[in-house]
Amino acid sequence: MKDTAPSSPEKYDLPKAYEFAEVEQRWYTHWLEQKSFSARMEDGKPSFSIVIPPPNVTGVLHIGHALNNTLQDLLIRYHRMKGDNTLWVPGTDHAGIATQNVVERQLATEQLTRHDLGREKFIERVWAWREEKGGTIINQLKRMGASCDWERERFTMDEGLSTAVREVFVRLFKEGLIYKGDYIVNWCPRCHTALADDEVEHDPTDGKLYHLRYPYADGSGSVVVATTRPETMLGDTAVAVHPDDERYHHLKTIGINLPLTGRTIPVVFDHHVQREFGTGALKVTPAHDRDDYEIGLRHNLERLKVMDDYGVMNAAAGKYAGLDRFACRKQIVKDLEEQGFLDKIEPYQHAVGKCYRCATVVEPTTSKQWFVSVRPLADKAVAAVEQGRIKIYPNTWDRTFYAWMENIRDWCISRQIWWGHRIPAWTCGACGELMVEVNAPDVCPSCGSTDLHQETDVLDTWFSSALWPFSTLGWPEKTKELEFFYPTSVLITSFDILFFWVARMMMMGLHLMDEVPFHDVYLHALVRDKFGKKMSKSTGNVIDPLVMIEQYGTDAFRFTLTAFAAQGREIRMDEERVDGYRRFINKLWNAARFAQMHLKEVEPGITALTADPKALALAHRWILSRVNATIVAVRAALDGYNFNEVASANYQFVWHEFCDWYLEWIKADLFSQDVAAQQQAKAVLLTVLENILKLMHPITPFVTEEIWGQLPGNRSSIMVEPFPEPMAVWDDPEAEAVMQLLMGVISGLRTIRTEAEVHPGAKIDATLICPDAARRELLQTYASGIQAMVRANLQIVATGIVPDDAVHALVQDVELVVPLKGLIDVAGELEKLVKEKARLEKELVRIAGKLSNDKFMSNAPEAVVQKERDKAAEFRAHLEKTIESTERLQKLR
RNA sequence: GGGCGAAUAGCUCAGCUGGGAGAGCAUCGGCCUUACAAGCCGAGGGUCACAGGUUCGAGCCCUGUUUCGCCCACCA
Repeated sequence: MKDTAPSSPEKYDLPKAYEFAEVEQRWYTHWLEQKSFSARMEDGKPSFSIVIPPPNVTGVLHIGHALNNTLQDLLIRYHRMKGDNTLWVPGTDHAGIATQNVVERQLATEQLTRHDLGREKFIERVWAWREEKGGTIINQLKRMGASCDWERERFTMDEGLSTAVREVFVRLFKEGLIYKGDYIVNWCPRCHTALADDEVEHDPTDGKLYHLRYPYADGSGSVVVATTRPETMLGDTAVAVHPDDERYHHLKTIGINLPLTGRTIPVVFDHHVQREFGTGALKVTPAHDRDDYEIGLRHNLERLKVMDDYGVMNAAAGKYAGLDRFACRKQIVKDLEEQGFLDKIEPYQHAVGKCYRCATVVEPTTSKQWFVSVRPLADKAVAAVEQGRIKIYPNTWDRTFYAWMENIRDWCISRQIWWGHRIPAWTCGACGELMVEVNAPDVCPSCGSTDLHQETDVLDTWFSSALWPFSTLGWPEKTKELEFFYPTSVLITSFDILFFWVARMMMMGLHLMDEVPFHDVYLHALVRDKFGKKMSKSTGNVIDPLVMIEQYGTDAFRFTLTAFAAQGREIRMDEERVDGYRRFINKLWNAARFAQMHLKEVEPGITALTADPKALALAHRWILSRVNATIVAVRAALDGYNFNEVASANYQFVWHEFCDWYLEWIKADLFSQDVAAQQQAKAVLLTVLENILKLMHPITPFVTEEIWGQLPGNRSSIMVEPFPEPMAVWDDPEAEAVMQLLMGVISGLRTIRTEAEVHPGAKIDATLICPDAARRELLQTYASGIQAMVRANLQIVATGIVPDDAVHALVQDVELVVPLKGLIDVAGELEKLVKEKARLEKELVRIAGKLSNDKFMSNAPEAVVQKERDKAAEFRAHLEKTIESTERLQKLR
């Protein structure tokens, strides 16, 4: 690579390239020291609050967190600048099973299990782990620039939050909304705990369908039943058939001899059975299958558990006791085959439930568990969404939400693990009395015994996270924070936890606070790799946010995430885009560097732009009008959660209007001897740059803060600057129209130059033919501006004849004529003219059709009709010139 | 089996209440021109998946089809 010419060092205080690593570190430390993120509570101001979706304390920042927190920070910084009472509550989730697994793995390296330690010591060990490693993700969020109020960081196992959990449990229990019962649950034999329905993932799995032959008890025949899990036959307590299935009516009084067990089981008649499936007969294992459990309830069947909590066959399995369930399956199949009870085995694909934490095949089994009756709570949540008290963005999720809430089942909230909120229920050892209290009771209120035993189960982690929006604000105390910040403004999260978490927060908030937990829910997409694949460690396509930050800078990474965050689509992360936005950040940096060179010895008072904007020079009027349009667009996009538009509005304005046109245009003034013009340019330049920095600050906090500090004047942090308000006085359609003409002329002349391969250093002679006197005068006025942007000697005339050897173009009503003897690619030009002519003719036919259509004329709004007329006129003029040019060029052939 | 979403330039995607098809990247050509070669200037590139319909007018609304993706669901 060629060395670039060194720039004159005395002119620049800023390095040529933006050095993000040092800047980010320095400013984040500064913000923390200044407590810039602390919430304020001032009466009379609007409140804006967000509670962070608490990452698992075991978590390591992944790209989903990065997206999630960038969007939250964007809104938080925006509202903070707007002057709202702004609070962003950070924190982590104790993540029961996940954390317990992590610590158990650690113990395993010491050849220990949690049982070796005992419950108390184990929990101490988890806390110790949390002290040591639990801050990882929090520190990573800080690298992202997150402006959370860190002094309010919470943990779901905090004392305060634990109190809230117990309080809620007791209230719901006393209202009859929490109950304990022996029901079928999803059991993870590895995690050794019950799981909620939505903690089970169903993978399509290639398995086998075993057809088992069960003989009738009277020896008169047999029935074939099909199962994917033959080992459960040991727990069969019936065979079920459809009540209308005449094939089996005679079995009503006979019964079935269950192979391998010597037991005789009844035949029951149940509508659940599909007559068409297999033989229409279904083996019923009420203790190990959810459907069979229901059938068992209806027919009062015995529930025979044949496995223990580890998935090992128990005493009820007879000679199979002690075998693992999968080993048992093999043995059973072998034995059935030997004894002639195996009819056939077919390959079969079916959904197998697996633990979402450890992917172990879940065993449905009956067990004593605690449940929440969710129906009444769910109804409130549905009503809140239906009534618009909670708005979901994008609203395509409404229907899915309703469907899920319709079918919701009671929520199993007890878990047989150690790490978590222990259920606040005690049983009296003497009389069996059940006590559910916030604080541990001393004596049994029924018999006075002190032999009380607390429930060993802990609560589902989602139980405590369901309370997060109010528990973090101090509930059940009546705090100032609750008063100011509840309901929170918006919840930003990924759609995959809409039901795990969002719905449950709605239920709990509405029930306990009698108020929605948040007004809006913004569900962002899942981040995938650039091929649309889910990122996973095993695939090796994971993009690590910290690597992005180190390579491209936090601002560039944040800008990328923002630009990708369009509503309602998966996000395909492409590293090249990050690099692209790094260039954009650098572009901004250099624009600021250029500005700073002119502003460093700026006169006092120059920062205040008090003059009538319409009295300014054209380019200034134009850029201020564009600034205003950008302010309006950015604010609308932020208010509507159209994050990608926040990014693109800034990108387009900064690069393609401010840098490409404005900075180039005002260079003449900045280097001019005309002090008034120079001062005006400096003042407007500063104003525009300030607005850009403020508009971009929510997305790119570091670079904007760094540049802000370099601008003239005594400046505190940009974080506390007011966010730009729309400036109606800057709106200037007239200036925009004139600039559009001038930019068109400049681009047109540049195109002519390039296509004729005129050397960049050479000047061309150009004649601008403009019949309209007023517009001619405009062109005359800004001729020097045009000439500064394109090397050309301009002549502006009312009429003229285009010489044969000239290149010709039309910009609005201005003809550009450039004589270029011998430089014209005649064939190429003609080809383009043919294409252009065809296009114009096609358009004209289309418009003529419309304008001669009575229905169009009577139905279309006047503005649309007028627009069509204007277009027709413009196209006709273009077509005329195109034909002229064609004829002229043909002479040159 | 239900539900949802997607299909627009070579790639990744915008396109909001229907009114002359856009961006970034990539490609091609030219340039170190006093912020930036991490840059500047210019160019090419589209049957908006397909088939119907509504409308004066459809990328956008309706119906159907195809192909992909996701979620939910008890068919053993």
